[in-house]
Amino acid sequence: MTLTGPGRPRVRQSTRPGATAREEILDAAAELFTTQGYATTSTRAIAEAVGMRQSSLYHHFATKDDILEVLLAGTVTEGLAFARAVSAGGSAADDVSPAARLYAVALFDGSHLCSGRWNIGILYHLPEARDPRFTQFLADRDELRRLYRSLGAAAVPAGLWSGDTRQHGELAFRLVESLVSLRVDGQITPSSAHQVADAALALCGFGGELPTVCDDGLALITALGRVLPAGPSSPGGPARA
Amino acid sequence: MTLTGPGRPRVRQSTRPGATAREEILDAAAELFTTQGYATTSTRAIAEAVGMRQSSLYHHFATKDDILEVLLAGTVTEGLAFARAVSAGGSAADDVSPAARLYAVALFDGSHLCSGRWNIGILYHLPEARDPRFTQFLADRDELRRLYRSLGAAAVPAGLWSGDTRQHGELAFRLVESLVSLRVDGQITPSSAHQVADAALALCGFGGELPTVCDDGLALITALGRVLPAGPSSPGGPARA
DNA sequence: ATTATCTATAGATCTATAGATAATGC
DNA sequence: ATTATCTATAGATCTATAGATAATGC
Repeated sequence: MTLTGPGRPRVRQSTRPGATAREEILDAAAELFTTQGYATTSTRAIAEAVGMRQSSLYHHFATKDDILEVLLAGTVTEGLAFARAVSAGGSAADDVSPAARLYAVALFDGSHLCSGRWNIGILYHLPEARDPRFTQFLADRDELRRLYRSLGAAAVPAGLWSGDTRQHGELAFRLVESLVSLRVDGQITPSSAHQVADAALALCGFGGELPTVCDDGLALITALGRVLPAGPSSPGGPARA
Repeated sequence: MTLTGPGRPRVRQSTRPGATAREEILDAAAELFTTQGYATTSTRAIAEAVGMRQSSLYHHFATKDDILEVLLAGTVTEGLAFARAVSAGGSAADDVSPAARLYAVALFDGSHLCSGRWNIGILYHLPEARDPRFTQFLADRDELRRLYRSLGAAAVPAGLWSGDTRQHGELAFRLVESLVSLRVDGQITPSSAHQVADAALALCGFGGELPTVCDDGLALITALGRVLPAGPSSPGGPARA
């Protein structure tokens, strides 16, 4: 372990990967935040995981929030950069079909969520990540979602089945993100990311006997004595009119 | 507010819905757990939200975990019961196609996730929900996932595109659950559940020019100077060989 | 007697700061 | 002088329990 700067600290032994103490802390925090959650993970637990004392963390990060901020930033940036490159004009992306562009982004993004030492995509789901403090992360993820939407809209063949064409990209975005839940549940296989990318294409192309099937499904719900609940309420607000 | 039992407590005023104090507590906890998270929500905050003192909660629930347990149980049971009914033989479900059965379950389950006063589906994502304490909830959700899988396998037309047919049901399951994230992000619309159910069918039926598109997508990734990361690591374990 | 509330508090945390100490470079 | 660690601790929580009090039914 080599440290930069004029001084060298007291020796500290650690089995964590990472060239610097800062990186070891980030690795330990990634493990603990993804497996135990943010609020449940104490700074003491992080420090113990890298073999230092709780207070020593504060030499590398001013607050616990700062650690989460760095981890959150690390999750979207890579996928976003790729989606931007694919979406920008004048590159190799122009040589392939719109569907191929969507496929590439989904496969790339999904593969990153499946690989990686820890399942950091799960940090999106932590309630703490919605704090306005993490505006940068939230804005990046939102831009990625919008890129999926426009990629999806372009990929849908003209005249195919009903609905807003931008929704196909939205569904692809969420399918890819669902790999995070799959991994949490221990169900990831080597083909999971490919399955999701395939599925993103399937979403854009179904033609057949859809209306009939939908009618039958609605009839079945009724036949089993159920009633669909009323429309959606606001996201977290008081509805159920 | 009417209370059961021989005695009646000191009066307590509350604007929470719920016939009993217990139901008011559950409603307040649902709001706070889904918006702030479990660990971040103190028992004091819950008590204040229903207009009682922190310690009075413990008359209705032995521990904070017990509150979460009840809320978690309430989320899956309804969808699971419907999926079981659809999957059991000898009912009206036999009169419609397998695809219609899948559609019905997805639409029903999804509509429930979109409606409801609070976005309780988000409780699945709380790290605390994975505690072995909540075995019942975890087992129920797993059964629901398996029902989706067999419904999906039956719905796929014979001879359609590659892969394990059980994966189509798995993807449908996750698409439906993705409504939770959509709602967190404030993007739910009245048609969201229908879109997801439509998409579950589209997943099972795409035939066209898929292989070519996949090849083109892979080529694009390379053309843009990216490399797909190696296969998936274990869910949370140390990989990246 | 039973039920639901209250006040008060024990005991265990947890984050962040203050200030000492060791190891290096200049 | 600089850097990275340490010990010690302030101050603020937070969960759960003990025991008093009010309102009812028997």
